[in-house]
Amino acid sequence: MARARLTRELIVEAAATLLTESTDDITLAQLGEVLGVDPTAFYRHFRDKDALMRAVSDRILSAVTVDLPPPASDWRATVVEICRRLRAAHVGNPRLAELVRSGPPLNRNEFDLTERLLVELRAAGLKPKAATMAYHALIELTVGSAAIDAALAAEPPDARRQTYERWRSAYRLLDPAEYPTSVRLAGQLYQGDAEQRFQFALDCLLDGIAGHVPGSARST
Amino acid sequence: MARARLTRELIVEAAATLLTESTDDITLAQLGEVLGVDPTAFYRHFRDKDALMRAVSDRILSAVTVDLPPPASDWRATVVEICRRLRAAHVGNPRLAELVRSGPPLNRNEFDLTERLLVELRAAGLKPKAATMAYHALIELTVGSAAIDAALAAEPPDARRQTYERWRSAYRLLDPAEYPTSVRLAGQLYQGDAEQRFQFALDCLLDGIAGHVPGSARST
DNA sequence: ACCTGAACACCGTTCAAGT
DNA sequence: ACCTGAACACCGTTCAAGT
Repeated sequence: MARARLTRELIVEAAATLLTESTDDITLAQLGEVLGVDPTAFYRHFRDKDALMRAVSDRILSAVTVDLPPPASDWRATVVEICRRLRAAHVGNPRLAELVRSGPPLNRNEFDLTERLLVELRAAGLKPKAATMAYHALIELTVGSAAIDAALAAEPPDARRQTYERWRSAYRLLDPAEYPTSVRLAGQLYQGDAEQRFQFALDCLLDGIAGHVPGSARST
Repeated sequence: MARARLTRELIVEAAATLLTESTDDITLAQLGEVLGVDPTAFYRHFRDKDALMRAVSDRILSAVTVDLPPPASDWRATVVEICRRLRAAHVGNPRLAELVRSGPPLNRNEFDLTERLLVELRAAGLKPKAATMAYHALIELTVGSAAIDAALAAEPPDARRQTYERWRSAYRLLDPAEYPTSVRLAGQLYQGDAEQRFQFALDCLLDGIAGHVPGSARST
């Protein structure tokens, strides 16, 4: 109805909105409807759906590196903050992780994010080789964790709690003779929310990474 | 041609083969062709495609827990071995991680895997709460890492090396004024293969987890 | 009891025709 | 220069009809 001129900008914005509103894949038909335009009009602005999705991913990653504390003030806190934001961006957009899988987006915001992580890891005292290995480790945990948790995160909180409870009872109801430890620890599985579990994992990983700083207690 | 009676077993086997042979999604038409049967015949044996995929995932996870060293002999080595196998299973079957995202498979082999990991983490000296948190951390890193690396792992080794080199030069060619650290460390990014990078991440994570054992140097 | 084949609703994408 | 609308190839799934 309120037809405006179709631009890449408008398409990306509409796609990003659709993406956050649902777990499902975006459809070009949906996109056309939202924009009040023929479903195929979009081919005048993007090569194909994949190109659109990459543009959307750039837009979503733009939130990750804004307004961070000054470089090297507290490397660990900054790394945690970046990873939290990166995870949130992916969790809020379930379909995004699929794109990252096929390779780094190699766009503006992704370069900013990489630079900043590498700066902090170097500031922590890691040597070049260890810094890049730590960078990869952080990305794999963060993006991987988001990919796993995204589907459930899209559901409302109590549906989520119900699902966790369902999974817990699946373990609780196993044969105690065959699965004694699972049965005993069933109540502890999937405790808290996925974000807290990620924080624990990230803390452990950073403890281990800190051990690679020359002169640290654990370094070889 | 060599028509045999169609069974769930035969369908799952054919699907697993197709899945390992390609990065693409399986098609019911493909499946019908391989089995020498009408594409829709499969609905006599499975509710829908999703049910088939879950059965396939069980089959693939069956390799993870076979022939492990006896419980609690060397918890860290056993955990590493389980995670390596779990990652390999997922990396070899790119479409699998998508299923795990929507929830744990809750089938035989997945229960075995969970039980074994929890047993080892308890044997390491972790308290129940810490053991389950560590379990989640290990799964998120392992499965997440596999999801990220799977697409590229499907390509032949030299294509993979070329891709890594292309990514490295993307960083190398950035503006050194804006991205000094990325440019300087570009040559170190994506070094070795994905498996080695995963091993580094897993080692760091396990270092951090070991710090949660009561009485360890790092425990609070 | 199991399989076939036509049919359906829904994808992404192409392309000639409109303005 | 940009959009429309018909068309195409391809999905998963249903269902009446065959054996």
